[in-house]
Amino acid sequence: MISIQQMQYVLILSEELQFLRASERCFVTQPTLSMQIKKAEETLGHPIFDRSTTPLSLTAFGKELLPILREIMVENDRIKWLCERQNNSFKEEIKIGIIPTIASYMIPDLFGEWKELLPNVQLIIEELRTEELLLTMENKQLDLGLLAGPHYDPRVRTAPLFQEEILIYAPDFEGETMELLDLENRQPWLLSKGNCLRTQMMAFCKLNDQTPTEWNYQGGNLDLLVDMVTRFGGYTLVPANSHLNANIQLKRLHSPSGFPAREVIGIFGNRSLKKASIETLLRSIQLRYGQQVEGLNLLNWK
Amino acid sequence: MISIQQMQYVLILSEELQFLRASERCFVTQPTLSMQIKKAEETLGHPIFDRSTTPLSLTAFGKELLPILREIMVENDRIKWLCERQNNSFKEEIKIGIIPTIASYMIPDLFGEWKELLPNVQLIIEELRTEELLLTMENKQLDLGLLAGPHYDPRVRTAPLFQEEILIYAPDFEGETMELLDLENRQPWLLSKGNCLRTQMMAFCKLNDQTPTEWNYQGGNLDLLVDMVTRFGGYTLVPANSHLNANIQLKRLHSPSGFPAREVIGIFGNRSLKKASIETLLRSIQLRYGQQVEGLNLLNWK
DNA sequence: ATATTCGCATAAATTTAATCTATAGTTAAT
DNA sequence: ATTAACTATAGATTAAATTTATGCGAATAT
Repeated sequence: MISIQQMQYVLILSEELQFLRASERCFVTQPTLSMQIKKAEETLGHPIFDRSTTPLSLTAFGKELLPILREIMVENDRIKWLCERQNNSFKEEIKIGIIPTIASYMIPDLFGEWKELLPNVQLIIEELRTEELLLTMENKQLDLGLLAGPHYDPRVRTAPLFQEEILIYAPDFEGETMELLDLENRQPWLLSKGNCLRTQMMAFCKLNDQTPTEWNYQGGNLDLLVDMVTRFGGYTLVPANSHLNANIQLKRLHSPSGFPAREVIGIFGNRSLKKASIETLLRSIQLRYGQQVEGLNLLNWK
Repeated sequence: MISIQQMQYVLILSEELQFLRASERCFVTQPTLSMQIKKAEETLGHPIFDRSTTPLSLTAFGKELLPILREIMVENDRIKWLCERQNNSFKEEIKIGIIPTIASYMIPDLFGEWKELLPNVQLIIEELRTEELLLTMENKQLDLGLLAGPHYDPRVRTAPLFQEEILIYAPDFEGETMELLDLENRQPWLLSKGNCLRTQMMAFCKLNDQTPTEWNYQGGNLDLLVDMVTRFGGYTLVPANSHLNANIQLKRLHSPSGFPAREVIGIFGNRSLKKASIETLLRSIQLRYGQQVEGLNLLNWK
């Protein structure tokens, strides 16, 4: 089998496409590189480079081989990274971005468990609204983003985590389950702009930005909104997992296509060195909230 | 940096937990194994095994290291696999399971492109309804499953692909957009049991298995249902991407929480040797259907 | 207590592999 | 033809992996 060193040589030569330049980057002489490339090709049984062209080019086989070699190098880097962390007793840092309406219950619920699962990891958690979160993610400032789906971006890996019913807080209403009609003559209380819950709330209530609401207060957190509803009536939407005062009575909203729900997803770089820790976190979230509820109705929740 | 050979030694020793037995499996003598393990540990700067216990055990560092080594071995196997394929001019086989309501349009749309993207791959495509698909997937009989989400299973990797609006075929109805009320006094035509579209259709129509429908025919494919609707009236639900006769007029269904839609996902084993080809297929699907449509309402679509 | 056995480590010799210096072969441009 | 730019090959050198033989320590048996 071919050695890691040879793999590195192949990778560097595939970038430089010239033996001399590549050999310098490998810190060996040109004949060494030639020999090792040749040996690698002999071991594998197929040429990796086509030397008949100028400059050098990859064979079809070489093109298929490269992504695998890169993957091995990423894993190899993870080993180095692991050693350094151990050495300097450096804590691995994982930066997590979470939208507020998830963070408000998930952090209290799971932070303790996360610290137990990953005692050597420094968790840096930041509340970000969806748009900011995606932006921060793109700038590689985050290792993991937790938000409401759907989200289609082939550049990041998306892990569906669980679905969460959206309940209504409307103390005025008498019954157990509300219909959509029951909301029409009530006053909605909205989260401030940028919260994805707000967007969906507005779709629900058939509002738009122009529609002036009687009370034009837009709360930054759910507790506040719930408080306002308690005092002044109306209603607000609350994710099922939220921690609220125990004597707050939430009601299900029955729509013809099921109970409204959102899907919570995790996004992270496919090549992240911190993959292992990230997957531990995601699994812990799935286990905590992942009980499938029947009859939910996933909304487009941006 | 530590060699692949050393990694293999570490892995085998971690399984056997005894130098002599492990060295036999490595086809080297015991001192060789001892030396190489020691050298690996020196290179990395930390012990991998705790020799003070009987039998041998892994250190905390070793426990973190192992998954990385396994990943490298998987990639290493992929190299061998690639070489053999090249040798025997063996075509790589990818077994794909697709639910019928997706297959009916996706295969005609994309099969040609897939063959172009992966000329050396033998695609084996099978129509399976969701339940059968998941079962076949679990038995490792499939490399890739394409179905409607949501699906939460930490054992497989889930890739969200696109969301697809569900339209109504109801030629009796006059307007452009239908409301839920408009469906109430019309006759629904259902797919046969096991199709996930059927389940959601029934939720929509507020039917249950007991509710006898006037016409108790349950079609196995959408074309047939559409045909029946044309002849006998009533309505049926149709995924937006379906290929139907051009003069079939489909209508949107407006519900308070948005237009009904389903999310199409791909599931596959995280460690599949065919990962590269599978990712090519998934990307091609995302590109073809992945235009985000606003205001969709993702349904729980099992 | 003292052999005996089991399991791992160490030492020295041997084999194998990687690298270097020096040089020769190829191709394309002048 | 000559040169310049690259790549391949040869032979010597150095480094690394492996083997055989042996030593050390702890548990077990006599």
